Amino acid sequence: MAIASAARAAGKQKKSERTRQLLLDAALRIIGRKGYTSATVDEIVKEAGVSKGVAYYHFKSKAEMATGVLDAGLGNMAAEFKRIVEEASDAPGALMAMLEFFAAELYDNREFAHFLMTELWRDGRVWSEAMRDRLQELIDIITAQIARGVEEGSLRSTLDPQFSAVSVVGMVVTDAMYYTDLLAKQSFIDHIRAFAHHALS
Amino acid sequence: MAIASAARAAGKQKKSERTRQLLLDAALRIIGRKGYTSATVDEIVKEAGVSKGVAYYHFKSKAEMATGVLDAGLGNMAAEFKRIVEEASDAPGALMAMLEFFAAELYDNREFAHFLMTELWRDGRVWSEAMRDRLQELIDIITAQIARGVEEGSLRSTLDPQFSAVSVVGMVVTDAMYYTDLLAKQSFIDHIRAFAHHALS
Amino acid sequence: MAIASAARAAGKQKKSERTRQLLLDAALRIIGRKGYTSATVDEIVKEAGVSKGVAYYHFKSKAEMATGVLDAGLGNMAAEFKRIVEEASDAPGALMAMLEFFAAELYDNREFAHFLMTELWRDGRVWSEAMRDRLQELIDIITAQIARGVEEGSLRSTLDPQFSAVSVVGMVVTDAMYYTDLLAKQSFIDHIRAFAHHALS
Amino acid sequence: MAIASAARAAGKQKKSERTRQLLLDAALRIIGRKGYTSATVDEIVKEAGVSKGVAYYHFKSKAEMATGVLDAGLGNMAAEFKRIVEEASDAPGALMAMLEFFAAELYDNREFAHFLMTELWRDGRVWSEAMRDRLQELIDIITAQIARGVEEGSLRSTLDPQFSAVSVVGMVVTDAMYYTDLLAKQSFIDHIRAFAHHALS
DNA sequence: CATGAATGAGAATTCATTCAT
DNA sequence: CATGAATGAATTCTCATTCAT
Repeated sequence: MAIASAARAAGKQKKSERTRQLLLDAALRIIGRKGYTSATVDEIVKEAGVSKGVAYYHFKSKAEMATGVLDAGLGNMAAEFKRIVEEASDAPGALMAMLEFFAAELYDNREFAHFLMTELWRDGRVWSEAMRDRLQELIDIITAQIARGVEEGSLRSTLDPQFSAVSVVGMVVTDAMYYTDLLAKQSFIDHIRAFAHHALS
Repeated sequence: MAIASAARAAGKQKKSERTRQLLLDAALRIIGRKGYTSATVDEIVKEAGVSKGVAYYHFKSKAEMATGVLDAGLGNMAAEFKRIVEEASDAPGALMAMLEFFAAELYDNREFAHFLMTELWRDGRVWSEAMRDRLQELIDIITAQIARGVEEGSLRSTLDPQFSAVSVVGMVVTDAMYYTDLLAKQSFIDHIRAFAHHALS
Repeated sequence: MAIASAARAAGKQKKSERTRQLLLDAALRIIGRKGYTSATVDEIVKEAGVSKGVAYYHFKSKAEMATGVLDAGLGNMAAEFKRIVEEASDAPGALMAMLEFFAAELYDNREFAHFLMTELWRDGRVWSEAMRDRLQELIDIITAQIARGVEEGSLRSTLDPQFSAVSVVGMVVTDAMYYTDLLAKQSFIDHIRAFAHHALS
Repeated sequence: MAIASAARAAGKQKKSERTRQLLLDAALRIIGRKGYTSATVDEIVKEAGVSKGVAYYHFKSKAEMATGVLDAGLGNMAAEFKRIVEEASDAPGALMAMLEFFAAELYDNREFAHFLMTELWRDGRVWSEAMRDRLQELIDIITAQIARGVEEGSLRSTLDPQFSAVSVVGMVVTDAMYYTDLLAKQSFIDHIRAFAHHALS
């Protein structure tokens, strides 16, 4: 359920899969900390505790490692968003649940927030197209719930659903990077909830 | 002769200063477009139309060029923020004027917004400390106005001034990067105003 | 299989070590010929017949290559000096044997003598501290034998052991650089012996 | 009389000549400290307190500055050596006087000693040929006096005049670099005299 | 004579990727 | 599957020299 969780179950997987996870986790940490271009494959394999040869056995290139990280992270989030939407009784409930989950995830994975912020909007990256689609998927899910809330009358009618969705995402990512060291997790989530509540209702 | 030589000196000064500015402008464009690490000094000097040597005559390193760009940009913004606060009659007026200015600036300088997003929070950069202070200055100014509005009763009392300031900044920067190509400038600003109005009031 | 893989590892080890040695040898020749600063890494790797990349795989920097050269050279000499001292029956015998060895070494490795002369006393070099210690070790060994000779009465009592040691070393290095092309090896050594004999006895 | 003395009389010279001297003095210090290749023209002109333009007005190139320094220094020494030989009554007297002067000069101008040691024997320098001739002149003068002493019977007959001259020069230069910080000037000179006396008599 | 900005060739270093073992 | 040495293109930075003012 969490971004880096797969590795925890690695004991049961074959060694190959485990190595792959070690590399993805290491890539998340290193790239999240230093940015894609500044991160070196040497650092990543050292952090993962494997040789460079295996890294290139599992991934065709450094870019593919990065893609793998974002893909896994955003994929998990999209899945959870969908689950939340299905289970929620109304739009505001779905929105708040998604926000809470999103905020909690980014709080726990500051490096992933970093990664998102610093690399996703960048041109000239092999993965940017595909990854933007991944993020767009998240935004679309949020947008749909806002639109639904507006239609239902549970959210204020003047809201532009997509603009609001992007704004809320930007807000959460920024706050996560700013407040991870300054607020406790629950307090952080409460702040997010309160602010979003007023912005949307 | 004093006058003539002063004029000569001024002319030189101006030419030298102009070169420096050409480099800063070029650095903003290239780094904003590709990120600090991917941008090369070769590209920057080519964009500026000067030789590589002058770049290192005016700036000690590539990092110093980048620092110069962020410093100038954030410095300008802080100055304008202060001017706005002085001239505004009340807190909500100051906030909306600052937001409008901030949104307009980022809309016009998507590259700067990009640069801000991608490089500011990164570890291991020589400038991150100084630049974070610069950004903090902006946030502090906004925070102060929100606090004032809360005290005056013109903004809702449950707002956490600093958290709200950070959220609003994050929202504007993110929206600017997302919507520069999708919305006209005035429409973009209107969206920002509307969203912020509800979030804060 | 353990044996086979150990052999494989040894083979690799040897190949890697051989590359390192090729680089040290090439660095000695090039730096000895042109001086540290004028020598380029390009020249060194070309002389060694390897790529520039490996040079930086084996050595962190050009300075470290140079350190490696001096370290190995002075280390060998110190080892031989110690061996000579152990085997010699008296101080004059030890001194003459060391001198002969030292002269022969420098005669054969004019480039090393050059390197020693031109780089060792220079400020602002990363290695100068460590390398001065290395040279000091040689001087200390010679000093100790002169002191012993003075005590035993086999060398003249007015000698200042350390000053004499430094003088003799300076003399041999200078002569080596001057006479390598002008005198045959044995004749060179004989000259050194004769001069030192009179200076010390 | 001293190597860097010309500048002291600069007040009476025209400004142009004074500037030239400032540059030579600065070049001696900087190159003596860091070596020819590591020393930069920027450092030299900064040390001299003049602009880069004037430096290239007075000297065609960096190499010419260095040549100027060595030329002046060795020229002064050769002149003094000749004066000493003329005034001395016998060979040993001339030799001791020259040695004393040489030792005193190098003690006072450690940077010049450095310069001599690190740059003179180096290949690939524009000035090395001419400068070697300059140094050779000094060695020749010493050699001639040793030869005279051997003929006269005031020095031991087994001495090889030139080899002895080179050895003594190497000894003094090395000792100067080693002992400038460790011995007082007079003590340093006494040690040199004593050692040379025994080596030659 | 003086200044200091500008030039550009070249030097050190990095790093994604390959490949022999 | 695994290792880690090797490659070489790309990148940052330096610096002697020139030249407009």
